[in-house]
Amino acid sequence: MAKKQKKFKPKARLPRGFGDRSSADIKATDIMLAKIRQVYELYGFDPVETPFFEYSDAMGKFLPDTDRPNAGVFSLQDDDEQWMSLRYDLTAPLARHVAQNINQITMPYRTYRQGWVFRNEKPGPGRFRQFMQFDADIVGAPGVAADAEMAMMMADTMEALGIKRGDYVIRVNNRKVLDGVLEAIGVTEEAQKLSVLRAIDKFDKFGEEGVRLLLGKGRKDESGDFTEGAGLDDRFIGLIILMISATSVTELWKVLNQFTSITGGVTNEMGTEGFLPYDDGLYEIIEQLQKLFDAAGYNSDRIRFDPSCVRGLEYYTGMVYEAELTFDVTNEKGQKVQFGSVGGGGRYDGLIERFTGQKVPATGFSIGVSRLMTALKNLDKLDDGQIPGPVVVCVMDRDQIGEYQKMVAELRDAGIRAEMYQGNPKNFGKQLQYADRRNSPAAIIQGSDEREKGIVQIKDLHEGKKAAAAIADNETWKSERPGQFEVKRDQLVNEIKKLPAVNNWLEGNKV
RNA sequence: GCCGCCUUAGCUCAGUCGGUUAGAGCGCUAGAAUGUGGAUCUAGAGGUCCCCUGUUCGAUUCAGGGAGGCGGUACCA
Repeated sequence: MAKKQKKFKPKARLPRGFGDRSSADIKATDIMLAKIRQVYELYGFDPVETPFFEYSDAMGKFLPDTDRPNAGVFSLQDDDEQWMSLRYDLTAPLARHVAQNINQITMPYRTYRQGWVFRNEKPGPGRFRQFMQFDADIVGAPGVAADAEMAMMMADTMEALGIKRGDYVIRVNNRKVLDGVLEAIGVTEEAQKLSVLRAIDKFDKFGEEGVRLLLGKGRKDESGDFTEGAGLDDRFIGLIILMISATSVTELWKVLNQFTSITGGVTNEMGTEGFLPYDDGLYEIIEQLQKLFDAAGYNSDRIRFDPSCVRGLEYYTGMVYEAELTFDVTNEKGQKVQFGSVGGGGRYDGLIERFTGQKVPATGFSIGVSRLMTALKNLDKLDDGQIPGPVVVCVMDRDQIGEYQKMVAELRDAGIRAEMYQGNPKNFGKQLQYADRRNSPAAIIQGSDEREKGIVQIKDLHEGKKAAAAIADNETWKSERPGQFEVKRDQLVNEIKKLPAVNNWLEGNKV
């Protein structure tokens, strides 16, 4: 211990995929969340909150094994050796919550929640390992009317966030159609079904050729990486391509007829031959969903039927929907970026059944708040809620700080952000510089001259900056004192309230 | 996981065909100007040239390995 040990100095750094949030980020998020919440509330939804951790077995079929306890999720073992995980979405915890409280919950249960979720994966553009989602779900409503509500609410949310009609689109589809088609062509194995889903999901990314390869033998990308295909028959591949290329329900219906003529239908559980497993799904779209959208005035410029919208997840059982931005997103380096969807969801009638054993239908969607924020930020469409800094009361005479603090208290009582300068007051210029850098609307000056006359100087920093734009030399700048005026001491608060920056801010804060 | 590009001051980036004191702009600090924020001028601080190993008399520079960032691709229960 004689010699000084070299002190360990940790490097100031963050784990990959995690980030600090600046005050501008936080304010922007708050504004976004408030707008989303307003839409959800309007639709009759109420909030609920669940914790960050869940037992791992409650979160899906993924169970941490001892070899790879953290693949995809962040997991750890509690002191009783049970595995728990940070939630990777908000749907699985909701299913758990509903199952656990099923007797207390009034169905149909309209619920929303927002919060951080965590994924132990490689981060991508606008993708982090901790990010925020904002979900809404209707539990206990089996009909497509509930799905229609979700799609319409997504559209309204996009517009509430300032994304213009035409700059986004909600794509909807019914998984029953695709599931039926797969059944008809004999794809029953789960793994193969998943490959087909994933292949179709990439239709807008890789186009027809790419999907054709993925449905068949496999696809090699530009980097030489090979993706195993679904191994479908050529004639079925052609039909599936036709199906997902359909731009209207009528077209889809025609393609499905071709399937029927080739396969002749299947035999169902009742033993009926020539059963068409995709008919039910088609009926839901034509006879129910489309009518609801039409009646409510949600045309194809907002909600569009799209057979290539399948979503990669296997737990969806009916309608699926996805919100997509239709403009190009470029990052801060000016590179165009593959942005993908900013939200999506669908009907998951089997998730709660995992816990209860009884069928509980549910439908819901999730908005990727963090992703959406990145997109809006890159577009410069983000309202970062910039508010003026505090009014700074300058310290001219140290023995008067009681009086300065009193001014601060009066301003605060009037609801105006204010503070007395807390740095070294020796250099007066520093105080104004501080106020300027804080984007303060005003500085308040009372030295002995002003005190004797019973006045204070108000320096309107925002207006002063504008007024002085033309002043080039420092002498004039100093003698003209742009934006500065005297008021009676007892008029301080009133006069500050009149400043445009302060007034605007106070108005904006009214509820 | 796989492929490509990148990493030099707080930030954005030059540069060194392998050589002595590694630069610029912006920012920051101080002063010109001790009661006036900006602009201007002057001065100053600030560096493990991402890390490790190797080649070499000598490595920020070359080679191998690693980490981190960005982009693509896969995975996303």
